[in-house]
Amino acid sequence: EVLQKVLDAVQRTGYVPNRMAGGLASSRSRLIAAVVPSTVMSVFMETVESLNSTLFDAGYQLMLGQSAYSPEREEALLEAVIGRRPDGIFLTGIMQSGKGRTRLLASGIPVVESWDLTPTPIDMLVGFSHPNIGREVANFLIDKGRRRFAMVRANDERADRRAVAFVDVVAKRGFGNVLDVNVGTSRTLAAGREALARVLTAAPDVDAIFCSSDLLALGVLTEAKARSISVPGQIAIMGFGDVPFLADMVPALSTVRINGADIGRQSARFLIERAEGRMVEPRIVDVGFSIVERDTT
Amino acid sequence: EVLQKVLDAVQRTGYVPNRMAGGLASSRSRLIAAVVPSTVMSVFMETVESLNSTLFDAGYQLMLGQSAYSPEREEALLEAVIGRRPDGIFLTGIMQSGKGRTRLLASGIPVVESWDLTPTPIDMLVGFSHPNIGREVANFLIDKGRRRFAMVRANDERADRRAVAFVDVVAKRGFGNVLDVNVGTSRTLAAGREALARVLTAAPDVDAIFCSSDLLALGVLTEAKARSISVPGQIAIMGFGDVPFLADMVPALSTVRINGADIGRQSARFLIERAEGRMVEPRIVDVGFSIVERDTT
DNA sequence: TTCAAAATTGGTAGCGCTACCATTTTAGCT
DNA sequence: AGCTAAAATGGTAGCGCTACCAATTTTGAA
Repeated sequence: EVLQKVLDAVQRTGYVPNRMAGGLASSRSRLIAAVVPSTVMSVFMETVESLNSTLFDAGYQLMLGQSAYSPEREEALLEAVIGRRPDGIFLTGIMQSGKGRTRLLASGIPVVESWDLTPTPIDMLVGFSHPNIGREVANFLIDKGRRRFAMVRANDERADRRAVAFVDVVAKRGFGNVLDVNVGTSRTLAAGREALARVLTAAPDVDAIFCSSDLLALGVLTEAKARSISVPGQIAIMGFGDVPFLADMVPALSTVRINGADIGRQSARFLIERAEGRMVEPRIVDVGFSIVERDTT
Repeated sequence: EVLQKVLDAVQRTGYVPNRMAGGLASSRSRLIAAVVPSTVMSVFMETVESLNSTLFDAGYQLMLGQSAYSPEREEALLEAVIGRRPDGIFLTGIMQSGKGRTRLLASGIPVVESWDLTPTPIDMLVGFSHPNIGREVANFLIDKGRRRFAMVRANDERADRRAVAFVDVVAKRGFGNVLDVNVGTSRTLAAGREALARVLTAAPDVDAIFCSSDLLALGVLTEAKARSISVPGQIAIMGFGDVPFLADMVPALSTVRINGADIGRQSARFLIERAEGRMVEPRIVDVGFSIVERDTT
């Protein structure tokens, strides 16, 4: 009766409830913030995509912040994000800065850290072990008969930990030291190409290269092709992340596969549970990883 | 004096102003919504990234919505977005649906449509002409001596318009009809590989392929390599979008370059201007495009 | 039919700010 | 010193909802 009249009026005037006011009144913003270092060609986007769509289906909106691998920017971002009173915060990686941790803790907002593992997360965690990856890749390459190793990596604390574990296994199994090529902050294919040049100059006998990202690995592979170096004949190449189109290239890059979509989905569920007042147990989930052997190893 | 005491208290308690309340009171949310079809390996992310960082520097936060190329989802997204009362909405592409246009218009929220051109945008527009691209690419390939053309494209209204213009020029200049291979909704490298197989089956004499995205083009190129078809000897391949790493591959893909970062920056400026109550004139900006000739044409 | 329990309806405080008005203080001139 | 304009300070309504309480109506079982 009267309901219909109201519905009509809503239709006619195009009324859409103001969720900002609703959020203020109920102290539930139905907003979730996600912080990623970068969005372009980033391995995290699969996670963000599944996070976002799971969240959206449950009536939440995603706020996206880019830290651009800069601590100052991350600090500012955190401040801005907390000011919005989101019902949850999704972080790629673990919050290293003590200040950030304190801030987050003080805010009382549910937090999911991801893409890493620690026994002491701020709150919840969905990730995997980087040292384990370093170890498994080292063992994998050694078992394949490789003897002289190099790492090509960008400035990244997580890549560092993979590297340490990698180096450790190589040393323990008696295959000397590992050539370490740091490309700084440029995570591009071009940087990978240049890196191979540096590897070859420093140690022409290298027969296996573990890269900190698929894009770098693709660069190394490209440069190898340009120099007519046979892959995997002379050099084996291993990437990290398994970006979607890799499997269908020729040659297909061997890599470490992370189920990014799964991380996003599980994180979304965690955040939603907590936003609706339920507890989550266990709060640490290891989604694991897998070594994907294709044509370059 | 007393100011210092307040500042101390703020520091001590970790007080962060509630921008939701602020937004409600001032009816300025300092929130901007962006709608993209997809975030993974998407050509739009460069735009989103520069949009986001320009916005952030001006004190705005970005809300990201994925329409997943689905009209229903886009509808729902629009409703959710308007409910948040953002100070501006950024759309990739032009809002085709009349319902969506009406909604947006009724909401009174500043809107930037992008990545396309129309004389009748909802509000503001930062883009370029797809028909012009189709025409220029056709002329470019014909001038290069190509005679038998194919298009490989995903379901996408904008790609359709590039295609129509492309076909038109080819016909006008007397080089017969253009083979059209539609890969549906799969915008993957694998789809590109399969598409080349279909092209070759339908018309083995094709000597130039214009793809609707770089990833598809990369697939076509990959398949050509796998079949030992010389590129650009036998077939010229042209992509669209110029994703960042293309230039450094071997062979480097020829493509149509869109300055996505520029679109993001300009859109951000438009939105900020309007959010702060100023008018923008002109409201339509054509950022153009450029044909980037590399190794595959 | 009677009554308690459940469901519906009505009405309002208040979420945490900003905008704005009224008042007081200060500064700048003559 | 006297006066005006500018700046600083204080105080409060109200942004558009939700939560919650009180009052009323409906429901279902005895």
